[in-house]
Amino acid sequence: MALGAEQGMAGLPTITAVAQVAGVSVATASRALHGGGASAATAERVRLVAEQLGYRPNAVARALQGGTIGQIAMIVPDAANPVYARMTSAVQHELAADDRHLLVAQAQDPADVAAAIGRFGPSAIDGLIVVPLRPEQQVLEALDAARVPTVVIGSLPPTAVHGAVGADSRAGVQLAIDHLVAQGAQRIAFVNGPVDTTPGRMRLEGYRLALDAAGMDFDPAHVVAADDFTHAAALPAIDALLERSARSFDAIVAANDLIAFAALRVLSDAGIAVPGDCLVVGMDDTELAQMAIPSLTSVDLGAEARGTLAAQQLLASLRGDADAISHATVVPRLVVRESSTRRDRP
Amino acid sequence: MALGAEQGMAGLPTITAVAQVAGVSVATASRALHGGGASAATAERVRLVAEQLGYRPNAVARALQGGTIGQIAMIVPDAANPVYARMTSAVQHELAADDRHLLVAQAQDPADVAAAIGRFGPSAIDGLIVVPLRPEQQVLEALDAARVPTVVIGSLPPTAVHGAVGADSRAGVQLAIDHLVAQGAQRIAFVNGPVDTTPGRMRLEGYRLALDAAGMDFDPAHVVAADDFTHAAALPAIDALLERSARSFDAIVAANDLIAFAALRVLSDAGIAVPGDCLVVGMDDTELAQMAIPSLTSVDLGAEARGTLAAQQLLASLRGDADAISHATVVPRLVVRESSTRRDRP
DNA sequence: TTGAAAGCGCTAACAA
DNA sequence: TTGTTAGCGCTTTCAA
Repeated sequence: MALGAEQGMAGLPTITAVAQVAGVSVATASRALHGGGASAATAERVRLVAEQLGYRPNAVARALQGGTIGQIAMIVPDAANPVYARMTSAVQHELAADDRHLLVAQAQDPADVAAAIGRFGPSAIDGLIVVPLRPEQQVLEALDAARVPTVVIGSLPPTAVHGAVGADSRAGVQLAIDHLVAQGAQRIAFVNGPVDTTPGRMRLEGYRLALDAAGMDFDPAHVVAADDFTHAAALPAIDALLERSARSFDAIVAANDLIAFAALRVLSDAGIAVPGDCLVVGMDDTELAQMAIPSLTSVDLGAEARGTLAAQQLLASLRGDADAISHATVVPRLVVRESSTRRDRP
Repeated sequence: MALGAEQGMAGLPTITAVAQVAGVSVATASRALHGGGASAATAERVRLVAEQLGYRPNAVARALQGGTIGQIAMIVPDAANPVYARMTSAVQHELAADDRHLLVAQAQDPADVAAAIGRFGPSAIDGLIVVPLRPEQQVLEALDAARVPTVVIGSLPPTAVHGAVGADSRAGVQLAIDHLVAQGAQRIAFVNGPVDTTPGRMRLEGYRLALDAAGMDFDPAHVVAADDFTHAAALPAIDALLERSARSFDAIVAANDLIAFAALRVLSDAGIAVPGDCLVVGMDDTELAQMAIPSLTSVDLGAEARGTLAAQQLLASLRGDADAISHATVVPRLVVRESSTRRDRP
């Protein structure tokens, strides 16, 4: 059994091996396996041999031949961050349904993001989803150079040819503030993340607009920005806020849930009760929000929806739907929980 | 300029285009780009042309030729879960340092895990990291069939030829209980996840052993298992525990942090103070643990370390280090915080 | 319906 | 140092 030996020797069985064993040409084998025009009899025989041999088509060879590899790459600032983890998970689900694989990379700084994009040579991926914290020129150029359909989760200059799925965080802050006002808040402080990021800029804008709309004055002493959108970075910022403002606020809007938790901690340590003495609203509505005590009111910016939409847009564009690429926005939704609800005190 | 037109037409510039423009053979071009033996002059010229043309080597073609594609796949139960997100992040970092890409897939049920493994045809990946909740026969078979170096995060039958990096969750529970005993706990309840999972089984075992070691009786009324390792699934389980045990415990060990948060919630709703009336210890030491109020004492089972180790083991084995594949165990570490520390009441 | 052959882009023998 | 050639595994013309 020379043939058997040949395939058993090294590596995986190739279509050539299958063809040989089945006694047909590789072309016929390919057609039989692929569904093309082959007599029912041969098709069946080839399929059987393939199964016996444990043949699996070589994805790389097929990709080289066909020009498409069935992989999408996604670049997030931090895969461990619950928000991005959820986005990633949503994207993966969507891709899996289309039988594609997801490559995940992490990069924060524009230079690193650009490098990460570049690291995927063209032909290694069919498409790209990028979540840039700071979509600077550098990043946009790398996106163009990538030469694959791309969707950005976040904002993009209106002139950009790539797809985009954004959260309307301005409206999100608005929701939070309207709610707090309705709850009777008089002076609403804002704990932001870095202002040189898109989310940071948008949320600050939303804060000013919403205050304006509510007829409240903007007081610089009531605004503080953490160096990062993290719990650790927010703690000192909130300490500073407390000191600087002489505690003259009765509500806090935090730029995300992690920062909101930092607020809960600092307030708790300072003996300020939530929601009794101060209301708190976060953003992103991570799973943590409902698990906290008090549970955290939070604005759902649709992390999951953004991931799903981005994936769908990309897939549609890959299928050749020219209109698929667009600039979409997900509508935020306020989820009210304990941290912003004044309890009755019977 | 026929050549220019040729490359500009369709698709990306190939090495053939570079070679033509530079006036050398493709072999020479390849060598010049690749570092092989080419005269400094030609090398420089070719490199220049490549740059001008924006040439990027086709990863797929290279993979087909070389047999290795520079990609590792990782299958986790749930990418959105903070523990797995951290593991994934750690793995990604390790791989990036070795200039490899990470494919992420999600699957919980053994059948789905097996299918997910199979979906990566061989040659599509160089290696595989799997985090199976239930490492049943089906999964092990799929692992064997994958025909690539594999490391399992979790436990594996000692006979398995794959690498494994496990957490010693038995010892982890031991740590928790020893600590609680030292804090004066008399009756320690245990809220587990599903017992038909590896973690569930191990943790229950650890609980019994630790009680034994501490000279405490095992009371079935003090043990309850949630249907899943989630907050939502744990809430009713803990309700049941409270009822069934008539609150006759003064400490709770939870099988993970999510379950611990559920405990905090249920206790809080029942008017039982933590740590005043009841101590609570979680497991996994997720970021949430330090953010909670009270902050949660938790056993760090080394999610990040397991990810890093698994990646390192896999990379070493890919580099041809035959001894790389082993069954390793990460030592758990107790992180004491407020939820288990009786405060002095001055 | 089938087979022979070309070619996807690249690297690596082997010659020159 | 360079060029020629073969071949990785597959799909797809083009003939038969």
